[in-house]
Amino acid sequence: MTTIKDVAKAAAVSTATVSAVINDSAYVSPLLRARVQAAIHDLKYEPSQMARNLKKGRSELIALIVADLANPFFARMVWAAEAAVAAWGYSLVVFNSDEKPENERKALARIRALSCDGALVVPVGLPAHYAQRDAEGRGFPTVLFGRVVDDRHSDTVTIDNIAAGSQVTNYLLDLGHTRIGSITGPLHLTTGRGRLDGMLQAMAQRGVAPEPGHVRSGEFREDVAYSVAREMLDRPDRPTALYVANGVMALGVMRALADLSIHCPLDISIASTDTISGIGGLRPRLTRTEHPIIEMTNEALRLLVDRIQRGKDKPPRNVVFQPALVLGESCAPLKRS
Amino acid sequence: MTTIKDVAKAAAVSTATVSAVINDSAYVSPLLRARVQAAIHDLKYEPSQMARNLKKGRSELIALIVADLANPFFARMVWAAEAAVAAWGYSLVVFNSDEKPENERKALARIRALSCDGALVVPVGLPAHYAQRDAEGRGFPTVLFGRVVDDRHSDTVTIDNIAAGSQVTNYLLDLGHTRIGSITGPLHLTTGRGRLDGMLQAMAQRGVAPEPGHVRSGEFREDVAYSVAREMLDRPDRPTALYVANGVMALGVMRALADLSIHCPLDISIASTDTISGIGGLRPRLTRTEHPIIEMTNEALRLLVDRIQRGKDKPPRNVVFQPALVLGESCAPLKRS
DNA sequence: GACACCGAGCTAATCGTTTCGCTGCATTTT
DNA sequence: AAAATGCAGCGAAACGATTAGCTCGGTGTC
Repeated sequence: MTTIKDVAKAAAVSTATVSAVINDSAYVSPLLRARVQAAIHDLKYEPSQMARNLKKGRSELIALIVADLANPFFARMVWAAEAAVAAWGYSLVVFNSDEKPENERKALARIRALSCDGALVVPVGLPAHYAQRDAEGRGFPTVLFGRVVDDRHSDTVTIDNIAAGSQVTNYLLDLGHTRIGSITGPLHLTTGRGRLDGMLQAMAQRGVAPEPGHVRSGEFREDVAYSVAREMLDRPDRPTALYVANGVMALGVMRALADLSIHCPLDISIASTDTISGIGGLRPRLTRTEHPIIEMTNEALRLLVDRIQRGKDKPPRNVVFQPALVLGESCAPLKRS
Repeated sequence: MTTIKDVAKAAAVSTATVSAVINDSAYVSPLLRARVQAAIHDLKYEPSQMARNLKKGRSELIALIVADLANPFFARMVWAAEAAVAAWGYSLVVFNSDEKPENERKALARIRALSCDGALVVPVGLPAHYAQRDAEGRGFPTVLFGRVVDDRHSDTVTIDNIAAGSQVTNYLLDLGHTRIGSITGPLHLTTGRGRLDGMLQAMAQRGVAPEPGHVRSGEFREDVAYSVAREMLDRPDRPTALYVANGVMALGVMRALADLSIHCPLDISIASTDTISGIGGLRPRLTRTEHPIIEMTNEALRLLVDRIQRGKDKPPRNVVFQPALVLGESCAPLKRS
């Protein structure tokens, strides 16, 4: 490994001069500059980011903790985050909490140990958990993404889940459905609770309410949604329309429908939120609200980088994005029968 | 920031002793040990990984460069890699070359600057590019994944692409098809070239050859496959069966079929390789060869960690995995007409 | 000609660890 | 009793960069 000292020796200058050349941080005469550059080139010298970081107290690393790396929604987020982070001159360290608070805790510890400059976190824990972490981690630049657990202390970027739920539900109501069911996400997350609340609000506004057995909560997982759907739909009093809380779950529901020989949209209308991209081949295309995940990720990193570079005294900012209803062919007007 | 010196002062011992306690690297009497631990706890001291790394010359970072982070196949690879890397005690830094050699080069430079301990790379460049890089990067622990470009100097983990091509093609031939076409990947990659070769070999063994217009090469992208498929299939002499080089492309083909109102499998049989997971809802399910991507990723990281820890003098190892043919409903016997 | 001033480049301290080699006490060996 | 041994713990030198503060020769002013 060639160090700055080797270069200094080879160019017959001091390390300070070499450093000045590398970083363009002070005027160096053309003569010396040339000598230094030649030496750098000859010795194939590359400055050690590690030493530099130790001195400067930065690591140029940004951490991303996602709740479920197997979920295409978050995979896409990683994609967007990598691009954004690289554009800001950082590198991306990825962690998967796999929806387990314990893993998230470990990841956060690791992130501090690596002295990452900041973290973008899709939180997994209960609110109480965060209040505590927040007290400890005070001052560590963090942006919470997607699921608000605490909007008083941290920057957050979220989607308006209530709007997502009502948009979809209003559409189903407009098609004449009243027996609308839902397979929800975990209700302690705003992504679960909010979407359900939005649905209930929309229904209440039209004076209808879902039947008890038609609202089942689950997890954001394909297999869980599959089982719940099989159970809920394999009976005569099944709903005529179903709002599924996210894209992965919708896939599980579609699979259940195929197994039960229930035709969508003829026999049942299906709509969801945050449908995963890249499944353009799926027919019928889902009617869903889409989340501008790329813009959301970019905005989150903008906030994060701003906090890293401009300091932590600014008050926390909470950015809320609006979902957009996108029509597929998975919904049909209610058949009179 | 509390440092090891603060702890040493608080516990009235030397920094060496604190270090010994932290790392369990030397015997420390129970008395001092207790004092040190108390001080660590009181001061909420966390050792700086950065300083530690500088001293030890390691970073506990493993880099992953994938060719296309938007491709679910590689997204899944990130998922597997994160888990494996964490299990080995490292953290994962993710880069996306987006199929561009230039980006790959930048990522490699960044990786060296960060002094990552090793890199798992899905190579993008031409062989010549690698021969050169290899000469420079001599000694930097690297495992090449998926697309062999150079098996003499580096560890590699790959799939038997020729086998994948023949397996699928033999299946189609067994169904009676002889007018088999293919939309291939880039032919300078073994994942593109090999699969096509496998197909051609299988056909040659039965004495058939594809018609010229029925083999079109492209890129591993959904939209490219879509356009090629639209063009190739929208004519009377279209093939009766089509082998699509990867999963993302197969989605594009299915989309083209839907637009052209060509029914699969009644009008055309479609088969592919390395189909992406997570699209269980897609109907018909694709007949395809599946790659054991998780095992492959684990093996690649095993090789990488071994090389990081055990040294670089070992000869390079090349591990080849076998694809498995998985039947869906996207292929049907040739209709006599 | 003496003075202050300027600025290119150097010296050395510093970031927070790990670790080599040493000290000095207590125990064992002769 | 003197010498040899063992070993807990310490001091200080690294690791490879950045940077504050200093030196010292050249210019401008009176």
